[in-house]
Amino acid sequence: MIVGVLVEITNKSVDRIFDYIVPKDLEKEIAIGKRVEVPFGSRILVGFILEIKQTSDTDKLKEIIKVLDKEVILTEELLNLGKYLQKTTLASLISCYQVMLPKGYKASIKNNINKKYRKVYYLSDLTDKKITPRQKEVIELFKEKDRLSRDDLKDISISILNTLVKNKVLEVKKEEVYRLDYAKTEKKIKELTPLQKNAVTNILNTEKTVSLLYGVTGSGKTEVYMELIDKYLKKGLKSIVLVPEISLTPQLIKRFEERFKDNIALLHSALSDGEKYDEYRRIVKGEVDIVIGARSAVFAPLKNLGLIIIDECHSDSYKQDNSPKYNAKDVAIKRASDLGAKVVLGSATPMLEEYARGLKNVFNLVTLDRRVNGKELPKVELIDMNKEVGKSKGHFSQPLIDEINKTIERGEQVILLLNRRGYSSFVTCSNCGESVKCPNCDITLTYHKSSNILRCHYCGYATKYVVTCPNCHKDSLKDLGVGTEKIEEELKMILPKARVLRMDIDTTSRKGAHKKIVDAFSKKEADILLGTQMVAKGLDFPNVTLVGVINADTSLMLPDFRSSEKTFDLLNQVSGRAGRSEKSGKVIFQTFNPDNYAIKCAKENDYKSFYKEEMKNRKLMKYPPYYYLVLINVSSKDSKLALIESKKCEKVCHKYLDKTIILGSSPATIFKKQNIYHYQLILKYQYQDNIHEVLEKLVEYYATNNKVNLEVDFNPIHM
DNA sequence: AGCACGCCGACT
DNA sequence: GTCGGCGTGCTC
Repeated sequence: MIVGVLVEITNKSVDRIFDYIVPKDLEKEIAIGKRVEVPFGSRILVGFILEIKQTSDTDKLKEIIKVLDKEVILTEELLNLGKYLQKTTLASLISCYQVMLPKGYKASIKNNINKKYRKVYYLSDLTDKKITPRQKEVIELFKEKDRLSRDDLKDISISILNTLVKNKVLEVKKEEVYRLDYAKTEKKIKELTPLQKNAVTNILNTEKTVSLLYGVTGSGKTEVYMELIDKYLKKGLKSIVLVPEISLTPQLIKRFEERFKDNIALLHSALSDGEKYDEYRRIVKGEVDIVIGARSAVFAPLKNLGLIIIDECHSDSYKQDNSPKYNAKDVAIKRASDLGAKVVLGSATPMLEEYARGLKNVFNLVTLDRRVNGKELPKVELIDMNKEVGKSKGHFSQPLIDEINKTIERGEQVILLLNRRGYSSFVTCSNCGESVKCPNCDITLTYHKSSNILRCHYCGYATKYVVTCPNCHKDSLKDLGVGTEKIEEELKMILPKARVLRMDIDTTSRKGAHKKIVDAFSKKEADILLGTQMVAKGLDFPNVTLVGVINADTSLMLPDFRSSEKTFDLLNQVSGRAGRSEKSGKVIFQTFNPDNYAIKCAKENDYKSFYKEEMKNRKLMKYPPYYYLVLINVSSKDSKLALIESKKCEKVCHKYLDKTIILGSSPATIFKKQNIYHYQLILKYQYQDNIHEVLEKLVEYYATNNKVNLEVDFNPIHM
């Protein structure tokens, strides 16, 4: 007996089947989809059995060492989904299988099942050691940070690191992970409104695979989801609920647990590998009927899957931004149509692509246009900041300050949003106009006041903040951009008595910190919750009656064709945080662009007008949903080589893709990232049947090139 | 990916 | 001459 094995190594050059002989005594354990340990070169690896056969084209076969699993890991459905992923993303097949599984189930030789390890390098001993220039480069990196993971050092050859470890200049340690558990609560079922009941019936009765549940904020989509899940449960069918990572809050989980108790498996990043492994085991064993999780939960191997719900379906978190660059929505639709199951996409601000399909009747469009509590959506007031120049205190206009004061006096609470997507706090020279950039990534460094350092948000590079400009050498570097810390400081000056909680990456990075802040604010331990994007989503505080947006328009400035959509979504989402209970809410947007349609439509809560206006632009500019996009990224340590190869790809595309618009070659948005130069091509097309074929050839061509890397991203979300 | 092999510059 | 760094090719 011979088995075809796909080994754990994520590298295009070995991403194919290797044949092995099965020793007689192991034959009865063999099954497709199980993991085996095999000799590979001079190493021992784990791989998946993908084929069982009697003959092989290769003559010098080695034997498998052992079969690792009692049960099949990759079920037939997952095997097929993996192939689908490979075909649609052009990623390596092994990465497509690995991405579907929790760590404990992945093919990996160092799988201690419930323990996660990663290599971290520490600088150990430099005394009387000979150091080569290459090694010096590595040691330099330890000046800013005393611990660096293999990931931080991924452009350093492993040979150099191994030598340094061997010579005891560096020390390697394995890093551990944490654990977490969650509470069980009482069963609660809310009565649905007629509108919600209608939506449920409509979705249950549709012939279409996909329903788009377009429901304004506060319209009670979650109740609709739960009712649908219940209805499917009664038919003996199981459900997956996908939620953006950011809104997998204790609040949401609690609501599901109140209704379905422990019939739920949770899969999200806050769980330790051990816990994820345990949750996954419960799914595999058929102990739960419902899975709630982020993107990768779409692969949960539930038997009798009947329903996949994708909440906040406009969220870009459903797209994975490293290989395989898949979108969980596509996977959900693929899985559902293979199984005859249903998909529900829910959002108050669907992506244009989604709503357009709803209108064209490709999706079953279901609308919830009223809030459950019958209240009108909160009134939004625009403050034209151009007119406030000289009158405002810091970043706060007088009307906003007054409104905050009134709200706090009534004993109610305020959410303040600092819109800083891409515009983090940065430092600019008032003399030459240059800002301080990362030497590796060519992006602006972010200023962290508490530690007085400048940090690169891509690679982690950090440097002390000094007033001398590295460009013109004048002492004119000033802190210009706005960060939450700065706003918090201003708030303390303007409203010294207000109790402020700050929620951003800095204050929520520690485990449980996010929950702590949410709980404290729920218990009214603060008057104001100040934060970035993360205060806009999924939170439900009945006592919040005022939402203020400090700078509504910053996200409009992003170099992204979706910046208007992103801005509209954000403003709409954050408005929905106000007046969620009996008390009515008020919303204030401060803006320098009061006439911009994204901001105007957000003020009026008018998704449909925004949709119409934005669709005109998309049509004019040949963007989705009128055109499909593909982003091709060509990168190399050698910038000239990257350009040459990018030009080559451009030629190939021009030659074979006759109905496609080709933009570039141009430097990527971030040209230099971790010392690697990136060029990009953007393809726009409506009908181009051979595009996968042609791009697959390109990917294959570069698979063995270790100087140049080529990546293809279908339907990219960031460009 | 990461190991073995082998080329070539640095140093006793 | 020898040692060791680092580029190259191969893995059933």
